[in-house]
Amino acid sequence: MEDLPPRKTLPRLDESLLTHLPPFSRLEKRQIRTILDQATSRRYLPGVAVFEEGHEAERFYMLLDGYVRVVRITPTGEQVTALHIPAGQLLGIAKAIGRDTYPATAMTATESIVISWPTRLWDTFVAEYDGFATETYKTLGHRVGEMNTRIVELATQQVEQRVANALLRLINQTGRKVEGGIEIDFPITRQDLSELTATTLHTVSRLLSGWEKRGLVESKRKRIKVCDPHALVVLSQG
Amino acid sequence: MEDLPPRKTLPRLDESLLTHLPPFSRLEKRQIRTILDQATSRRYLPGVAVFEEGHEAERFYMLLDGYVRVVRITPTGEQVTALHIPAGQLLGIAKAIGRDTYPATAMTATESIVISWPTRLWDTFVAEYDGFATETYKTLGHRVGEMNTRIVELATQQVEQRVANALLRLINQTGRKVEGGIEIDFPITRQDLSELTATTLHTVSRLLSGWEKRGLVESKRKRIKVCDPHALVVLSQG
DNA sequence: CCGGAAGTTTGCGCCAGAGCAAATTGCGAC
DNA sequence: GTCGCAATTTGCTCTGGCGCAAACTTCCGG
Repeated sequence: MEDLPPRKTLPRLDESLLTHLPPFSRLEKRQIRTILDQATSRRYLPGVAVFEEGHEAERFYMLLDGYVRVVRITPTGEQVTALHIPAGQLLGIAKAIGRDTYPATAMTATESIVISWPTRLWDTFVAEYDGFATETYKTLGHRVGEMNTRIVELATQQVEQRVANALLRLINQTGRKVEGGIEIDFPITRQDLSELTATTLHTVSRLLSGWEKRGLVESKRKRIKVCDPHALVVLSQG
Repeated sequence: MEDLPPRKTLPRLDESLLTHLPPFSRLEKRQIRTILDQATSRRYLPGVAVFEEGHEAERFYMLLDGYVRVVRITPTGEQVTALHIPAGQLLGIAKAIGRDTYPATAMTATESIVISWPTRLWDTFVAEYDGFATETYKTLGHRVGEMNTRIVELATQQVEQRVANALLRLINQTGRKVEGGIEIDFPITRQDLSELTATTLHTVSRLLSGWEKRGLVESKRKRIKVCDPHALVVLSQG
């Protein structure tokens, strides 16, 4: 059998893709056209690295569709997910923070569509497009806030609370209403969830089983549906 | 008895204070003079909040001397130290990342000298002083890196490794050579160290006792001297 | 339809480290 | 000095959750 066609097809690079996204929202059609003309567009399968920790930051990216997680790999080979990035955000903006290598690895969590520009254009964008820098730094600020939260969570919460929190965040960001609850609309393994919450896949599995018995969630292989978000909120508070 | 005079006196606001600091290093004397004329200078005792999480970000700050930790307080009242800031860095730069409240509390760890400006001057600085923004964002980038590291540490390391790491970082940043080792040159309690490493003061105390028996450190009340940094490095790796 | 791989569940033992409690030490105030 | 508080030490208990191992399930390719 020949290769399945990708479910997501590369969109024609159209101004409307960017006009509603923060970094470009203040720009005129013509300016956006120029920006797009300089971009490269690419589709990634899930679980693929867009760029890797330590590599030369040659390009910066914008996630048009899909979901990316920012991971770090420890000396002993464990992966830790530091951050999740939803569609519509810039990533790999090492240049914006004065670095010339990427500080972490960006890995697609779903099939994703990403456009990118060579790093040398960064300064051009900042100089020529009013509001570009400001908006970018807002995103950055948001991420700093998230990282702060994550530190506090890791430092003070129990595993059960962290996993509940992670699930809640996931359904907020990528939840899709289905009958009987909200489902995370991309495949996610117990392993993934354990890397998000700094625990083991065994513990995650046990927790989910327990919750399933209580009717809070339903899960199949790589699929999780939250039936009772409110109960999870309670759990997440301890 | 009358109050002891502060050990640190407020310096006359002098151009030389700023010329070597990154955000201002590219500026001319005259420009720095203007910047200083608009600043307010203040001395803080240890353990005092410079600004607090959630408050309106009315001012932004630069730490001229001393040491500040950025803490978050959980709903249950525990403190978690997210970051340490050494002298010479900007802090409270909520405005730079598009926020109008401070995302965390800044608490002096030592007696400190801080100058500050009203937030409305931020845009002026960025617009008028070339390199100011760039340099600021480098600092920010550095902090993001640190936070990343902290997340990974919390997620993967054991308490002993984390405490060893924290000590090493402290002596790197604020260590003072004394005979027989390097001493952290400000008072630090077991409690402080436990908030830095997300553990309890009891565990920190036990660890330090153990290390002291092995000759790696010496400690008195609120004082810690590291005698064998290399051994700590080994411990910190697991 | 079958075989293997990937993902998941579950049982069991163990231990790092938290929680609690009490004793001890050092320091500052008067 | 000596009183009192803050910081530290130390013992004991208890448990969350990790490590290991084995069985089971679902999916996919051929």
